[in-house]
Amino acid sequence: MDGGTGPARRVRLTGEERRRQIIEAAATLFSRKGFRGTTTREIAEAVGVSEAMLFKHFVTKEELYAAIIETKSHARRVMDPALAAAEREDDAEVLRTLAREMIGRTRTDPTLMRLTFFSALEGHALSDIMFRSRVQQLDDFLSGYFAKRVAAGAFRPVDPLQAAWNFIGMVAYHVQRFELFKQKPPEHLTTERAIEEMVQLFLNGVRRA
Amino acid sequence: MDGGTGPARRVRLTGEERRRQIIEAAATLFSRKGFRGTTTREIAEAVGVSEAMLFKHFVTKEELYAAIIETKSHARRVMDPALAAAEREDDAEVLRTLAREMIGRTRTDPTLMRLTFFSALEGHALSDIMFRSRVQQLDDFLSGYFAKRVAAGAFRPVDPLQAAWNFIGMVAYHVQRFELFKQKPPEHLTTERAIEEMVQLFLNGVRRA
DNA sequence: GCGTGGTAATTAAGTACTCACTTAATTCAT
DNA sequence: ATGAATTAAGTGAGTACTTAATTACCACGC
Repeated sequence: MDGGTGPARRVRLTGEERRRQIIEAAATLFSRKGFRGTTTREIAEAVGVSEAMLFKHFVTKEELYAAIIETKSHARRVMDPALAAAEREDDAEVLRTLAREMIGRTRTDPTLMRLTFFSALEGHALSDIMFRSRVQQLDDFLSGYFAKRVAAGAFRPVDPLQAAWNFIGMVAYHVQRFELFKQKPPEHLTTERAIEEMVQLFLNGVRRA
Repeated sequence: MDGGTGPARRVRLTGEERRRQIIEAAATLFSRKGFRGTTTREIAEAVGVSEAMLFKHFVTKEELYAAIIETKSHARRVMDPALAAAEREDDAEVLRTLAREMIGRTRTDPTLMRLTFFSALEGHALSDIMFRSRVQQLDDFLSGYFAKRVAAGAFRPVDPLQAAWNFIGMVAYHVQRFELFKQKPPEHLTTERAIEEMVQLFLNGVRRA
């Protein structure tokens, strides 16, 4: 009988459920307007409870923020889908998969990227917990893979870490232009085309002649 | 009998001078703590005047912000030092010079970069005035140069705009890691070394075999 | 040189409002 | 009926912005 799609009738949830709800709503708001730019009132309204509920679960707004970082830093690792290709040493596929994953994730949910930038800019100590747990894993994976390929003689003797940053930089900049600065690329530059250009540029740049 | 070296005796400045002072102080503060994170009180204190002075020159805090963007978007163009090398068609030197200029500027004064990110994140309409006036000039210059090199047969037939973004992306990511996320690179990766790796990777990737 | 009047720069002390956070009481599931 | 979830109604400390009065500067006539 319940309409189903309407906003949930105000019900009483368990502490755990409500807590998760608050974290989710706050993450979205912080990512849109920043920590300082979001009021506890707005968060409460988004959840559909009173402000007092927030402070039952988190003693300060700051602690709510920390809980968000905690939660988000446990998300699935961005390089996992590329592991199979890495096993086969299929360079192009490794890079392509990685780029697709980075771009796709940010496009379907820009929350994490925006939160990361906001906290870095606002100088939150927590920003580098996030940075370390997510970005450094990717650095390690890619630079490790490149080191192997250099050792195997497949790549020129580039610095593996710098090479990793170079590739990640291309992809990251693409994402930023699109999601942060809202710059639409010209029509002929589809996402797939852009990815292919990055991968080819990188591999030509790095492979032995 | 004036001490000479002390802070200027003049208590009272002309409107024009004071206005510039306020803009400068506000730019620094906004770039450090964001628009919403900076109070008019702090700005006034930084300048050493009362809050009422700010509102004499700018009717709202928002208008002060607009004045900053106005000012900053007139700064020297980032690609000017590379024009000479572009004239000689010295590809490596064009890219090297560009990268040095981007990194050097941001390192000596991160204000502009931070302001740009903050305003993009906070969704200020003004963010894209800044973006357009500064970043798009660079896009045009680099992609124009690459188009010429492709036409001359020196480069493979890559998409010139995507190629420009790829190079800018590498450099931008370097700057961001360093200035925004405070990640120190390992010792062997000096800035010059990093730049050289980017340039070589890019040119190998893009030149005809 | 020397007062002096006009004007622009400057401020002290507000105002109305919003913020993070609190308290004490109420509702509901079991 | 107990205890956890929940809220209405605060509180004091900021916040952007205002107002009315005060001060320093300087061109001008003497």
